[in-house]
Parts: sequence; C-alpha cells; structure tokens
Amino acid sequence: MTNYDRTVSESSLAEMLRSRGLRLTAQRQLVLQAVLDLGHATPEQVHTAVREVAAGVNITTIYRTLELLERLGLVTHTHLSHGSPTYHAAGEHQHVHLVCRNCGGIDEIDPELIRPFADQLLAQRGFRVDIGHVSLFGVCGSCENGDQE
Amino acid sequence: MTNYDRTVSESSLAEMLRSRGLRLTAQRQLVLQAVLDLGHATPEQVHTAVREVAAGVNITTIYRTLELLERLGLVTHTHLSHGSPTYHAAGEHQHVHLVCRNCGGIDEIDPELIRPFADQLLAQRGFRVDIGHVSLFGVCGSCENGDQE
DNA sequence: CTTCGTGCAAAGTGTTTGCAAGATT
DNA sequence: AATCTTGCAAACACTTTGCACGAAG
Repeated sequence: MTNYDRTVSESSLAEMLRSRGLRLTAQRQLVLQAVLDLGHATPEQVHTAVREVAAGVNITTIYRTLELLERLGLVTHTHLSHGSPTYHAAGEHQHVHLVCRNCGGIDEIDPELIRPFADQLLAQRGFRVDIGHVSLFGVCGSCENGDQE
Repeated sequence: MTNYDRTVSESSLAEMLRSRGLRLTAQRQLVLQAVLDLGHATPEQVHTAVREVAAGVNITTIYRTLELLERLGLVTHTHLSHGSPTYHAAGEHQHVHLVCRNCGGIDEIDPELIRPFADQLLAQRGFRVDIGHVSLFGVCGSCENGDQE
C-alpha cells in the first residue's frame, strides 16, 4: 500500500514472470500497479485506471492479467455482494472486508480479530477459513446512525 | 427445513401476498417450495426443480419470484464464490455458510458461533454484521486430509 | 372486469475464447 | 527467430426489460 510495498511487488513481478518463462509487459506492470493503488477494485475499475496511463489496453487483457497475477500469488479476489469480484494485493497485509449493504463502502479489519473464531471452526468442524477471502456484509457505523445517504 | 417450517412459510406467503394486494400463483408457491426443499439453490437450480412439477415455467419468472420472495422476507441470498447467487429460506434458521474452495461443498454452522465476533465488530467498529449473509471460504475437513477429489 | 403475473423475445452486463498481428526475450 | 501477449470480434453465461396474453381476485 506504500511505495515500499509497491516496489517489492513490482520487482517480484519481474522475477516471477522470468522464472516461469513468461514476459514482462507494460500491461502487466500497469495492472499490478493499479491493483496496488486502488486497494480494492473490480476488473472494470482496474481497466479505467490502466487506461488513464495507456489508453489502448483492452478489458480482455485486464481479465487475463488479473488471473495471471492471482496465479502468481500477487493478488487475490473476493466476492463482494453482487456483480464483479474485487481484486486486491495479496500477501503481507491480509484483511477481512466489511461491506456496507447501505452505502456500498468497504472497510477492512485486521484478520487477527477473526482468528479466534477461525481457530474455533478449525477445531470444531475441521474447516480452515481462508482469512484473506473473508467478506462480511452488514451496515457500517455511519449508515447505522441515520447518516443515510 | 422440516415440514412444519414449510407449512409456516407457505401460509405466510399467502398472507403476505394478500396483505399487499399481490396474487398467489402456482409459480410463486412452487418457487418457495423449491427453495425450502433445496436448502441452497441458484436461480437455475430452482428453475430445474420447479420444472419437474410445472414444465412451462420460465426462468424469468424464477428471477422475478425470487426477488419478490426476498422483498417479502421469506428468502435471502448469499454470494458463494463466483457465478450465481444462492437462495435459501430466511428467518428462523439463519446460518453461516462454509464454502469449500476445493470440493465446492457448502456447510452451515449455527450463527451463534460467530456472535461473539460480530458483537466485537459492533463495539469496536460500529459495524453490524448481517449474520444471515455470511459466507466463509476455505477448505473443509474432508479436503484438508488428502481426500482430494 | 380490473389489475397483476407470466411467457416470450430481445436487450443488457460481465466474462471468456479464437485467432492473427505485435511485442519480448 | 521463436514464442508469448495483446487487441479485436465473437461467443457465452447470467440477468433484466418490454409487451401482449392469460390468470387471480
């Protein structure tokens, strides 16, 4: 999320691609950077962001690249409410998403908060929760107090 | 989930429709019953189930009816992984979904298990989790132990 | 008989695929 | 030069909309 992280991920990209005989292209760098910059973004939002820098990039490339970046372990996606999935940088800063059904806002919380519950699930049901993929729906604080937008 | 519940919901349907000047139709009864029977189902699965009884029902009607039943508070939907949402009966037996990323299986747990965590979120972040809408992704017990399918 | 609901067809989203032209190594 | 990537267009899957006919109250 900081410049430092971005540099780390950008260089990982070059290495990960090379080590698999894949190629480093401007599009791939731009898509990764867009995901890092946006924090949470749908393929379409990534597309828009990338286009601001390189107008000709096709949405197809966005989809293919997001899929690739996910295989490389650089990004992950979650399914927030309806419609398109949203992508975000993977690894370091895992987080649980809090999605407000009213205003559509997305908040994040430290995954450690859900750890006790996750551990309980593992112990009781043998189910290992993927904490980086959790999205909880509900109503955020602002909307809860008549700040209805 | 039992016959008793079904009866309750079926009669609720008639009342809720009447009280709003809407009409009770065979399609609406069939869709509701399918959701109750199936437990978790995508619009397409509901369609298939309904067709077994009434062949001519159109998928459009399934969509419209599911939306209606949701407005009436009789069913809810969740977004499990990618693709179509899945619907299930609302109210009484709320539950949290455990979705296995490996085998695709859906398990349910008592929402009380997540209550402490939900309460914590409300206290700390003012976010009120909609427990009936929670889906957690991960790996289920069977898949966790080499029962890889 | 009035108003609501359904089926059908068509239009909309969002996503994937096939293929030739273009870029990277 | 070899092969991976991209853009484009078309195909897809899922969902929504418009409208006339049919059904419920």
